[in-house]
Amino acid sequence: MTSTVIAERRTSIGAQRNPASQEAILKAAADILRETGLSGFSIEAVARRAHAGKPTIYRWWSSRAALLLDVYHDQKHVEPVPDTGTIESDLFAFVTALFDYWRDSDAGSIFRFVIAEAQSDATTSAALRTYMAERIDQTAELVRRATRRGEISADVDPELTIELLAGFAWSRLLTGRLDMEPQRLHRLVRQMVWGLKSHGNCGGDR
Amino acid sequence: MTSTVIAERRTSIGAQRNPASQEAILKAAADILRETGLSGFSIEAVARRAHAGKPTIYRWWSSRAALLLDVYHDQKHVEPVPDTGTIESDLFAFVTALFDYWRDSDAGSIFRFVIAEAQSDATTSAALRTYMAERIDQTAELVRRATRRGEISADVDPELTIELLAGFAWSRLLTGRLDMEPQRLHRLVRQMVWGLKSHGNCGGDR
DNA sequence: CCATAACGAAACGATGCGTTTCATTCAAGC
DNA sequence: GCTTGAATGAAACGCATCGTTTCGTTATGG
Repeated sequence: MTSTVIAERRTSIGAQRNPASQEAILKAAADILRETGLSGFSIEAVARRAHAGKPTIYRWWSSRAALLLDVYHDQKHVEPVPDTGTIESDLFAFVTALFDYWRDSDAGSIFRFVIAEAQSDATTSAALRTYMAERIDQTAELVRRATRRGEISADVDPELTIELLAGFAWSRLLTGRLDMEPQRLHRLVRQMVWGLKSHGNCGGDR
Repeated sequence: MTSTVIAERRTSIGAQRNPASQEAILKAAADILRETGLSGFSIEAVARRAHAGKPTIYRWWSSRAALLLDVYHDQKHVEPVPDTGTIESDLFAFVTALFDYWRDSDAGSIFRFVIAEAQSDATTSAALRTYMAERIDQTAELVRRATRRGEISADVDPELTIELLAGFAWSRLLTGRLDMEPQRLHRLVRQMVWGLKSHGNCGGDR
């Protein structure tokens, strides 16, 4: 990844968007985010690194936030909603995959920056809300399946249940504490499923 | 709030810090945060509004983040940990007070900015982690009491339980969705206490 | 009484902002 | 096949804020 071939000057390919430029800009933006964080992420810096003109960037992205969101969408992969047969292991698989994904790729830090940017920029805020609502709705299917199986109480709120676990993951991401032992995470999930109460002889086989 | 008396020029009171300047700077900073948000919060803007010199600000605060943290600590009040007798209503009181406090004062938006700033600034990040750990430890007392009462299972993790609920509150704060109906919040808490499972004849009187 | 330090104001060079100008390259349309 | 027009990278613009330095003023503490 020494990028020996970035020095050559790109040019117009006619009256249409140059995909090579778009690609180079997104790549440069992602690299800068990874290497210097949000504070080094300026249009000027991206243009320099991508060997692109600033007007080219401003022509295709309306703001720094718009570019940031594009980088984020590029990074993001949609992990399938787990379906293991029990809600307990589904929830555990979900939150474990989330932690691993954020920790082992650049997606985690980029997502942090999107959340941070959303606190100042209305466009980013709206995009984040929409994205979050979608993801929660998708993942809540896991809870709905359990309800249909009769595994859990019928009055459980699927979205809120996912939001509870996802919010916990957010706070861990935002405070740089993604390094949790799996069994501690598992205990937390089991607690969510079974409740805080002592269970005596009732219910499951724990 | 026409602020008719801010125009007079302060001056040195000798070889010591001028409390009037400190006060004016913190006040101006809080006002700017409330009125224009984090994006308008620059040292330059604070100095202008406080009729203070920039060197005066830099002498007492090392960075924008340090000033932000001071404003935050000024705003913050310590709400007592609820003690109603049952963990269910304790948790509900805790999360309701948190939502109300964030929504009805400036503390919520200031806290958002601290979290955002912590994603770029190491000092803010460390301060946020320390603060969060303290608050969680304090509030976890609520869970420990329930354990001592024998109300809940002995292997419940007190800190993690609070963190779960607090993380949910964070995500709501950061996405501007603090407007929850109390009964929905209450159902969530009840679900945490009793678990997602159907309960049949076992356990409490719900 | 005098050294010392904090104060507000003003200006510094550096940097990024968003925009404009320019010559160049090529696809689309007549 | 030639012209029109849009996209490209580079360079420069005026403007704003950055963090720092310089300056004259003020008044405490030794």
